[in-house]
This record gives sequence, C-alpha cells and structure tokens, in this order.
Amino acid sequence: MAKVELGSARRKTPEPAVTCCVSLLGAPLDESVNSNLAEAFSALGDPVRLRLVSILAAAADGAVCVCDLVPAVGKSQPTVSHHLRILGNAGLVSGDRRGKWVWYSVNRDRLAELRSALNDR
Amino acid sequence: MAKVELGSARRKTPEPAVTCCVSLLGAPLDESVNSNLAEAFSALGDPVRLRLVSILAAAADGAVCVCDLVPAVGKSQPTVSHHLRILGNAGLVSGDRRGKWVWYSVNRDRLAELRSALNDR
DNA sequence: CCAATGCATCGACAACTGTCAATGGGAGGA
DNA sequence: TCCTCCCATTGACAGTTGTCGATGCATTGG
Repeated sequence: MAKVELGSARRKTPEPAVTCCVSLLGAPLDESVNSNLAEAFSALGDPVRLRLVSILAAAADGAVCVCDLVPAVGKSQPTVSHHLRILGNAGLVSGDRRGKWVWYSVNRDRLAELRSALNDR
Repeated sequence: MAKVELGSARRKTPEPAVTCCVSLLGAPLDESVNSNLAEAFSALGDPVRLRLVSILAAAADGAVCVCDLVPAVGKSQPTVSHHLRILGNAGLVSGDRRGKWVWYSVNRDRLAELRSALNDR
C-alpha cells in the first residue's frame, strides 16, 4: 500500500500535509477497497436508484415486490430491473422469488459499511 | 410530497408494504433532496475522486495543494482539476487560493449529511 | 514589464450509462 | 398443456463521463 508522497515540491504557505492517522477516509485507501466503495457510491449516485433504496428501506416488512417498484419510480419495467441489478451488484439490495414475484430488500449491513466509510478520521 | 402507492395490485405472499415512519431513507425522498443526494453520491462514485477525498480528509492541516494532488492520484493536471470541480459542485470540497497555489479541503459537514442519509430508519 | 509557474478551461474522443421496445424464460392458473 | 403474468435480458440509441493535449488566465519572481 504505497504511501502517497505529499508535500514534495516548492510551496510556501502552510507546512507539508504529510499523512497521519489512517482510516477509511485516511489516504490512500487500499485500491480494491477504494473501487469497491466507488461502485457502491456510484450505485447510489442516481436519483432513480436512490429512490428505490429509500422505498425499500422504508418498507414495513423490509421487502417490496418489483411490481410495486415499477409504478413507484415511474420508469419502465426493464429500466427498473436494470437499476435493481446495479444496486444488487453493488451489494446494496438483494431479491428473492416468492412464487411469481420477486421481492427486493435493502442490505443494511452494506449501508452501514458506507456510513462508516464517511466517518471522520 | 405525494406518497407512493404501494401494495396496490394482485400479490399474495406477505402483506402490502405500506409506507410507515418517514426519514431520509424513508420513501419517498423529497425530489430536490433526492437529486441533491444523488449528485453527492455520484461525485463519490469514482475511484479517483474517492481517493482525492480520502487524501484531503487525512491531510494533517486539512488542506492539500493541487500541485500535490496531481502526483498523488497519478492523473493529468486537467483531469484532477476536472474531478475537483465535480467534488466542489457536489459541495464535498472547496478550494482557496494561497498565492500561486490552490489548496483544497474536505467539507466535513457535507460528509456528515451523507452519513446521516444512510442512517437506518 | 517579462518570463515562469500553478491551475482552470476548451476541444476532442472513446467509453460508459440511462432509457425503452421487443423478446425470452420461469412460475401459476385454467 | 396452454395461456397469462412477472421479471430479466437483449438491442439500440442518445446523452453523459473520464481522459488528455493544448491553451488561457492569474500570480509571482526577476
């Protein structure tokens, strides 16, 4: 995990910002962790997907049928399916069949992971 | 703030997931808040930008010169500038001139905002 | 002033993304 | 068995994004 070389060159005002206490928000993130987080944040970086997550997170029993998600977000069924797959690949949601239907739910552990990645220091 | 109509149609297994207690992750997010959050998460959804944020967040004095960020992330100077602008537009970082140089720092309040948006319930 | 340095902007281009209509595949009901 | 319903996959297309070289604009140093 090569340290980033900060404070190298000619500069005057404050002193070199040499890295100190590492953390998730401590530089530099491990490369695989970094791209893993980026994938998750990217998955949340779309209004439709954010809406889907919020609906799922607020579902009383923790899961919602796709047949309800489609009208809820106002997109075509293939589009919703597409977004759900992206969220799934990012580990944010998962779905299981119940007969003819597929019910999606939020992976709260994954959300907690992201939350801690945003923690100070 | 129009409620989403869930649990409408023909479906059997569990009971209709009628929305209950609202929150940031309670459906549906206010539309402007939603796209605001999406912009921020989208800004974090790139490995280079995530790296930039992590470097800035770990900076001992809270700010890093662009001249140090460029070699740190291994991208061209225009590319780094581009990413910093995206992060800035999302309210995640801000920079100020100090003589010839521009020093960027993380907006921790904005990070806290995102963190709370990921809170359960 | 003029030259040099640091950073932002522009232009271009390939790659990726969001969207939908059409299609396919699995599960139940008649 | 056949039909219907639910969801995923495919194909296509416009729009967005990440990247870099070239250029422009400030600021500083000589």
